[in-house]
Amino acid sequence: MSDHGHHHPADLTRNQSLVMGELTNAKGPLSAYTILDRLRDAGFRAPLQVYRALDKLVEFGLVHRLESLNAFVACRHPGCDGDDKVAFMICEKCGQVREIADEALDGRLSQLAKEAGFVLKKATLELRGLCQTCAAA
Amino acid sequence: MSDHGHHHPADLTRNQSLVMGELTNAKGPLSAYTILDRLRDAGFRAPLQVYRALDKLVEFGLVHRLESLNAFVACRHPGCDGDDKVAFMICEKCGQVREIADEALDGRLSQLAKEAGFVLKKATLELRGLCQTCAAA
DNA sequence: CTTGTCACGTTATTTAATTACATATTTGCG
DNA sequence: CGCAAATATGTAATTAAATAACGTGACAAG
Repeated sequence: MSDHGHHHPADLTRNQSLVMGELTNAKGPLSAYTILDRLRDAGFRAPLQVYRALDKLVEFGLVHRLESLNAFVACRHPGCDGDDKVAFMICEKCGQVREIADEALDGRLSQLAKEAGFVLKKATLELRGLCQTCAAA
Repeated sequence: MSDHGHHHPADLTRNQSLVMGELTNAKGPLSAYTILDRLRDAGFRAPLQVYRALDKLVEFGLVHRLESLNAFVACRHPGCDGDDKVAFMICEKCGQVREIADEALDGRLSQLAKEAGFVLKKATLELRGLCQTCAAA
Protein backbone atom coordinates (compact mmCIF):
# COMPACT_ATOMS: atom_id res chain seq x y z
CA MET A 1 0.00 0.00 0.00
CA SER A 2 1.31 3.39 -0.91
CA ASP A 3 1.43 6.48 1.24
CA HIS A 4 -1.90 7.83 0.18
CA GLY A 5 -4.30 5.08 0.85
CA HIS A 6 -4.95 3.55 -2.54
CA HIS A 7 -4.83 -0.18 -3.17
CA HIS A 8 -2.59 -0.67 -6.12
CA PRO A 9 0.66 -2.29 -7.16
CA ALA A 10 3.86 -0.48 -6.28
CA ASP A 11 4.61 -0.17 -9.96
CA LEU A 12 2.23 0.56 -12.75
CA THR A 13 2.80 -1.04 -16.11
CA ARG A 14 4.28 1.04 -18.90
CA ASN A 15 0.91 1.84 -20.45
CA GLN A 16 -0.67 2.59 -17.12
CA SER A 17 2.19 4.94 -16.24
CA LEU A 18 1.93 6.78 -19.51
CA VAL A 19 -1.80 7.30 -19.16
CA MET A 20 -1.45 8.27 -15.51
CA GLY A 21 1.26 10.71 -16.48
CA GLU A 22 -0.95 12.48 -18.99
CA LEU A 23 -3.79 12.76 -16.50
CA THR A 24 -1.56 13.99 -13.70
CA ASN A 25 -0.04 16.52 -16.04
CA ALA A 26 -3.33 17.83 -17.34
CA LYS A 27 -5.09 20.72 -15.65
CA GLY A 28 -8.50 19.23 -16.24
CA PRO A 29 -10.21 16.06 -17.34
CA LEU A 30 -9.19 14.29 -20.54
CA SER A 31 -11.19 12.05 -22.83
CA ALA A 32 -9.82 8.64 -23.70
CA TYR A 33 -9.30 9.74 -27.28
CA THR A 34 -7.43 12.87 -26.26
CA ILE A 35 -5.13 10.71 -24.19
CA LEU A 36 -4.66 8.43 -27.16
CA ASP A 37 -3.65 11.35 -29.36
CA ARG A 38 -1.17 12.59 -26.81
CA LEU A 39 0.43 9.19 -26.55
CA ARG A 40 0.88 8.54 -30.27
CA ASP A 41 4.54 9.45 -29.98
CA ALA A 42 4.90 6.99 -27.15
CA GLY A 43 3.68 4.26 -29.47
CA PHE A 44 -0.02 4.17 -28.72
CA ARG A 45 -2.12 3.10 -31.68
CA ALA A 46 -5.55 1.96 -30.53
CA PRO A 47 -8.24 3.17 -28.11
CA LEU A 48 -8.12 -0.11 -26.29
CA GLN A 49 -4.63 0.59 -25.03
CA VAL A 50 -5.99 3.66 -23.29
CA TYR A 51 -9.19 2.06 -22.06
CA ARG A 52 -7.38 -0.90 -20.58
CA ALA A 53 -5.01 1.35 -18.67
CA LEU A 54 -7.89 3.56 -17.54
CA ASP A 55 -9.85 0.57 -16.27
CA LYS A 56 -6.99 -0.41 -14.04
CA LEU A 57 -6.27 3.11 -12.84
CA VAL A 58 -9.92 3.59 -11.93
CA GLU A 59 -9.86 0.24 -10.17
CA PHE A 60 -6.80 1.33 -8.20
CA GLY A 61 -8.59 4.51 -7.24
CA LEU A 62 -5.99 6.71 -8.92
CA VAL A 63 -8.36 8.01 -11.53
CA HIS A 64 -12.01 9.01 -11.55
CA ARG A 65 -14.36 8.82 -14.41
CA LEU A 66 -16.65 11.79 -15.00
CA GLU A 67 -19.83 10.38 -16.46
CA SER A 68 -21.28 13.69 -17.50
CA LEU A 69 -18.21 14.46 -19.59
CA ASN A 70 -17.13 11.05 -20.79
CA ALA A 71 -13.74 11.96 -19.46
CA PHE A 72 -11.23 11.07 -16.77
CA VAL A 73 -9.31 12.93 -14.07
CA ALA A 74 -6.44 12.03 -11.81
CA CYS A 75 -7.58 11.73 -8.22
CA ARG A 76 -6.50 14.80 -6.26
CA HIS A 77 -8.02 13.59 -3.09
CA PRO A 78 -5.77 11.14 -1.26
CA GLY A 79 -7.83 9.07 1.08
CA CYS A 80 -10.87 8.76 -1.11
CA ASP A 81 -10.01 5.12 -1.60
CA GLY A 82 -12.93 2.90 -0.77
CA ASP A 83 -15.12 5.94 -0.68
CA ASP A 84 -17.34 5.85 -3.70
CA LYS A 85 -19.24 8.91 -2.69
CA VAL A 86 -16.91 11.63 -3.87
CA ALA A 87 -18.55 14.62 -5.55
CA PHE A 88 -17.15 16.80 -8.29
CA MET A 89 -17.63 20.44 -9.09
CA ILE A 90 -17.00 20.93 -12.76
CA CYS A 91 -16.55 24.41 -14.18
CA GLU A 92 -18.19 24.63 -17.58
CA LYS A 93 -16.05 27.59 -18.54
CA CYS A 94 -12.48 26.72 -17.60
CA GLY A 95 -12.92 22.97 -17.28
CA GLN A 96 -11.46 22.85 -13.81
CA VAL A 97 -12.60 19.98 -11.65
CA ARG A 98 -12.72 20.08 -7.91
CA GLU A 99 -13.09 16.94 -5.89
CA ILE A 100 -15.20 17.06 -2.76
CA ALA A 101 -15.73 14.62 0.05
CA ASP A 102 -18.36 15.60 2.52
CA GLU A 103 -19.57 13.69 5.52
CA ALA A 104 -22.99 15.29 5.66
CA LEU A 105 -23.60 14.62 1.98
CA ASP A 106 -22.50 11.01 2.29
CA GLY A 107 -24.65 10.61 5.34
CA ARG A 108 -27.75 11.92 3.66
CA LEU A 109 -27.21 9.73 0.64
CA SER A 110 -26.76 6.66 2.80
CA GLN A 111 -29.86 7.57 4.72
CA LEU A 112 -31.93 7.98 1.57
CA ALA A 113 -30.68 4.66 0.23
CA LYS A 114 -31.43 2.97 3.52
CA GLU A 115 -34.95 4.34 3.63
CA ALA A 116 -35.60 3.01 0.15
CA GLY A 117 -34.05 -0.36 0.90
CA PHE A 118 -31.54 0.40 -1.79
CA VAL A 119 -28.09 -1.21 -1.62
CA LEU A 120 -25.79 1.56 -2.74
CA LYS A 121 -22.79 0.43 -4.74
CA LYS A 122 -21.57 3.62 -6.33
CA ALA A 123 -22.63 7.23 -6.43
CA THR A 124 -22.10 9.57 -9.34
CA LEU A 125 -22.25 13.13 -8.05
CA GLU A 126 -21.32 15.76 -10.58
CA LEU A 127 -22.11 19.42 -10.15
CA ARG A 128 -21.93 21.58 -13.24
CA GLY A 129 -21.61 25.32 -13.12
CA LEU A 130 -19.02 28.05 -12.77
CA CYS A 131 -16.06 28.02 -10.44
CA GLN A 132 -15.43 31.02 -8.23
CA THR A 133 -12.89 32.53 -10.60
CA CYS A 134 -14.98 32.15 -13.73
CA ALA A 135 -18.15 33.32 -11.99
CA ALA A 136 -16.39 36.49 -10.92
CA ALA A 137 -15.11 37.25 -14.41
CA MET B 1 -48.57 25.42 -18.16
CA SER B 2 -49.86 21.93 -17.69
CA ASP B 3 -51.24 20.36 -14.57
CA HIS B 4 -47.96 19.03 -13.36
CA GLY B 5 -45.74 22.01 -13.34
CA HIS B 6 -43.68 21.59 -16.48
CA HIS B 7 -43.12 24.41 -18.95
CA HIS B 8 -43.97 23.05 -22.34
CA PRO B 9 -46.35 23.54 -25.20
CA ALA B 10 -49.82 22.12 -24.88
CA ASP B 11 -49.10 19.85 -27.82
CA LEU B 12 -45.94 18.03 -28.60
CA THR B 13 -44.96 17.54 -32.20
CA ARG B 14 -45.47 14.17 -33.79
CA ASN B 15 -41.88 13.07 -33.25
CA GLN B 16 -41.81 14.36 -29.73
CA SER B 17 -45.03 12.50 -28.93
CA LEU B 18 -43.74 9.28 -30.36
CA VAL B 19 -40.51 9.45 -28.38
CA MET B 20 -42.37 10.48 -25.24
CA GLY B 21 -44.72 7.59 -25.76
CA GLU B 22 -41.94 5.06 -25.89
CA LEU B 23 -40.35 6.44 -22.75
CA THR B 24 -43.62 6.59 -20.85
CA ASN B 25 -44.38 3.07 -21.91
CA ALA B 26 -41.02 1.65 -20.94
CA LYS B 27 -40.41 0.28 -17.47
CA GLY B 28 -36.90 1.63 -17.34
CA PRO B 29 -34.53 3.96 -19.15
CA LEU B 30 -34.02 3.67 -22.90
CA SER B 31 -31.04 4.61 -25.02
CA ALA B 32 -31.58 6.89 -27.99
CA TYR B 33 -30.77 4.03 -30.33
CA THR B 34 -33.22 1.69 -28.66
CA ILE B 35 -35.89 4.32 -29.12
CA LEU B 36 -34.89 4.65 -32.74
CA ASP B 37 -35.27 0.91 -33.27
CA ARG B 38 -38.69 0.91 -31.66
CA LEU B 39 -39.86 3.73 -33.86
CA ARG B 40 -38.73 2.28 -37.19
CA ASP B 41 -42.27 1.23 -37.91
CA ALA B 42 -43.46 4.74 -37.20
CA GLY B 43 -41.11 5.97 -39.90
CA PHE B 44 -38.03 6.89 -37.94
CA ARG B 45 -34.83 6.49 -39.92
CA ALA B 46 -32.03 8.46 -38.31
CA PRO B 47 -30.64 9.03 -34.79
CA LEU B 48 -31.08 12.75 -35.18
CA GLN B 49 -34.83 12.38 -35.24
CA VAL B 50 -34.65 10.87 -31.79
CA TYR B 51 -32.03 13.24 -30.43
CA ARG B 52 -33.93 16.30 -31.56
CA ALA B 53 -37.08 15.13 -29.86
CA LEU B 54 -35.16 14.17 -26.73
CA ASP B 55 -33.50 17.57 -26.55
CA LYS B 56 -36.87 19.24 -26.48
CA LEU B 57 -38.41 16.81 -24.04
CA VAL B 58 -35.50 17.29 -21.66
CA GLU B 59 -35.83 21.03 -22.11
CA PHE B 60 -39.53 20.79 -21.23
CA GLY B 61 -38.66 18.81 -18.14
CA LEU B 62 -40.61 15.78 -19.29
CA VAL B 63 -37.59 13.58 -19.65
CA HIS B 64 -34.37 13.13 -17.72
CA ARG B 65 -31.08 12.08 -19.08
CA LEU B 66 -29.10 9.52 -17.09
CA GLU B 67 -25.47 10.33 -17.69
CA SER B 68 -24.12 7.17 -16.20
CA LEU B 69 -26.20 5.07 -18.57
CA ASN B 70 -26.31 7.19 -21.70
CA ALA B 71 -30.04 6.72 -21.52
CA PHE B 72 -33.27 8.59 -20.93
CA VAL B 73 -36.28 8.20 -18.66
CA ALA B 74 -39.68 9.81 -18.53
CA CYS B 75 -40.01 12.06 -15.52
CA ARG B 76 -42.13 10.34 -12.87
CA HIS B 77 -41.89 13.18 -10.47
CA PRO B 78 -44.33 15.94 -11.26
CA GLY B 79 -43.12 19.15 -9.77
CA CYS B 80 -39.44 18.59 -10.38
CA ASP B 81 -39.57 21.30 -12.97
CA GLY B 82 -37.03 23.98 -12.34
CA ASP B 83 -35.41 21.73 -9.82
CA ASP B 84 -32.21 20.48 -11.30
CA LYS B 85 -31.23 18.62 -8.19
CA VAL B 86 -33.19 15.44 -8.60
CA ALA B 87 -31.40 12.23 -7.71
CA PHE B 88 -31.85 8.79 -9.21
CA MET B 89 -31.51 5.34 -7.73
CA ILE B 90 -30.69 2.95 -10.52
CA CYS B 91 -30.95 -0.78 -9.98
CA GLU B 92 -28.16 -2.53 -11.82
CA LYS B 93 -30.05 -5.79 -11.85
CA CYS B 94 -33.59 -4.98 -12.96
CA GLY B 95 -32.90 -1.59 -14.48
CA GLN B 96 -35.56 0.15 -12.49
CA VAL B 97 -35.04 3.84 -11.88
CA ARG B 98 -36.42 5.69 -8.93
CA GLU B 99 -36.52 9.44 -8.87
CA ILE B 100 -35.82 11.19 -5.60
CA ALA B 101 -36.16 14.78 -4.50
CA ASP B 102 -34.80 15.51 -1.08
CA GLU B 103 -34.63 18.84 0.68
CA ALA B 104 -31.75 17.93 2.94
CA LEU B 105 -29.69 16.68 0.03
CA ASP B 106 -30.39 19.77 -2.02
CA GLY B 107 -29.57 21.95 0.93
CA ARG B 108 -26.24 20.31 1.54
CA LEU B 109 -25.29 20.54 -2.12
CA SER B 110 -26.20 24.20 -2.24
CA GLN B 111 -24.22 24.79 0.91
CA LEU B 112 -21.15 23.05 -0.47
CA ALA B 113 -21.40 25.02 -3.69
CA LYS B 114 -21.80 28.25 -1.79
CA GLU B 115 -18.78 27.55 0.40
CA ALA B 116 -16.68 26.94 -2.70
CA GLY B 117 -17.99 30.03 -4.47
CA PHE B 118 -19.33 27.70 -7.11
CA VAL B 119 -22.35 28.77 -9.15
CA LEU B 120 -24.36 25.60 -9.47
CA LYS B 121 -26.19 25.17 -12.76
CA LYS B 122 -27.06 21.53 -12.80
CA ALA B 123 -26.47 18.52 -10.60
CA THR B 124 -26.08 14.97 -11.80
CA LEU B 125 -26.88 12.62 -8.93
CA GLU B 126 -27.03 8.98 -9.84
CA LEU B 127 -26.90 6.18 -7.32
CA ARG B 128 -26.07 2.75 -8.63
CA GLY B 129 -26.85 -0.41 -6.75
CA LEU B 130 -29.64 -2.84 -6.06
CA CYS B 131 -33.26 -1.97 -5.44
CA GLN B 132 -35.02 -3.46 -2.47
CA THR B 133 -36.59 -6.24 -4.49
CA CYS B 134 -33.42 -7.31 -6.25
CA ALA B 135 -31.34 -7.03 -3.08
CA ALA B 136 -33.72 -9.38 -1.31
CA ALA B 137 -33.56 -11.99 -4.08
C1' DC C 1 -46.32 37.98 -50.23
C1' DT C 2 -42.17 37.21 -48.09
C1' DT C 3 -39.34 36.75 -44.29
C1' DG C 4 -38.08 34.49 -40.14
C1' DT C 5 -38.58 30.60 -37.27
C1' DC C 6 -39.21 26.01 -36.20
C1' DA C 7 -39.66 21.19 -37.10
C1' DC C 8 -38.36 17.64 -40.16
C1' DG C 9 -35.55 14.40 -43.32
C1' DT C 10 -31.21 12.51 -44.96
C1' DT C 11 -26.36 11.57 -45.34
C1' DA C 12 -22.03 11.60 -43.55
C1' DT C 13 -18.85 12.03 -39.89
C1' DT C 14 -16.96 12.28 -35.35
C1' DT C 15 -16.44 10.50 -30.82
C1' DA C 16 -16.83 6.78 -27.39
C1' DA C 17 -16.42 2.14 -26.16
C1' DT C 18 -16.25 -2.84 -26.87
C1' DT C 19 -15.55 -7.54 -29.20
C1' DA C 20 -12.56 -10.72 -31.02
C1' DC C 21 -8.35 -12.77 -31.64
C1' DA C 22 -3.31 -13.29 -31.50
C1' DT C 23 0.98 -12.56 -28.95
C1' DA C 24 3.98 -11.43 -25.22
C1' DT C 25 5.30 -11.02 -20.34
C1' DT C 26 5.30 -11.89 -15.76
C1' DT C 27 4.43 -14.66 -11.72
C1' DG C 28 4.12 -18.51 -8.76
C1' DC C 29 5.32 -23.03 -7.97
C1' DG C 30 6.84 -27.94 -8.38
C1' DC D 1 15.18 -24.14 -13.82
C1' DG D 2 10.89 -25.28 -16.46
C1' DC D 3 6.31 -24.63 -17.07
C1' DA D 4 1.46 -23.36 -16.43
C1' DA D 5 -1.73 -19.64 -15.14
C1' DA D 6 -2.60 -15.13 -14.96
C1' DT D 7 -1.82 -10.70 -16.65
C1' DA D 8 -0.61 -7.30 -20.05
C1' DT D 9 -0.18 -6.06 -24.81
C1' DG D 10 -1.02 -5.26 -29.98
C1' DT D 11 -4.14 -4.87 -33.86
C1' DA D 12 -8.28 -4.90 -36.52
C1' DA D 13 -13.02 -4.61 -36.75
C1' DT D 14 -17.37 -3.32 -35.03
C1' DT D 15 -21.01 -1.39 -32.25
C1' DA D 16 -22.91 2.56 -29.83
C1' DA D 17 -23.54 7.49 -28.97
C1' DA D 18 -23.79 11.96 -30.66
C1' DT D 19 -23.20 15.71 -33.87
C1' DA D 20 -22.33 18.34 -38.38
C1' DA D 21 -23.92 19.85 -42.58
C1' DC D 22 -27.30 20.73 -45.84
C1' DG D 23 -31.79 21.00 -47.73
C1' DT D 24 -37.04 20.99 -47.45
C1' DG D 25 -41.69 22.00 -45.71
C1' DA D 26 -45.10 24.35 -42.57
C1' DC D 27 -46.60 28.40 -40.75
C1' DA D 28 -47.22 32.74 -38.27
C1' DA D 29 -45.98 37.83 -38.19
C1' DG D 30 -45.30 41.89 -40.51
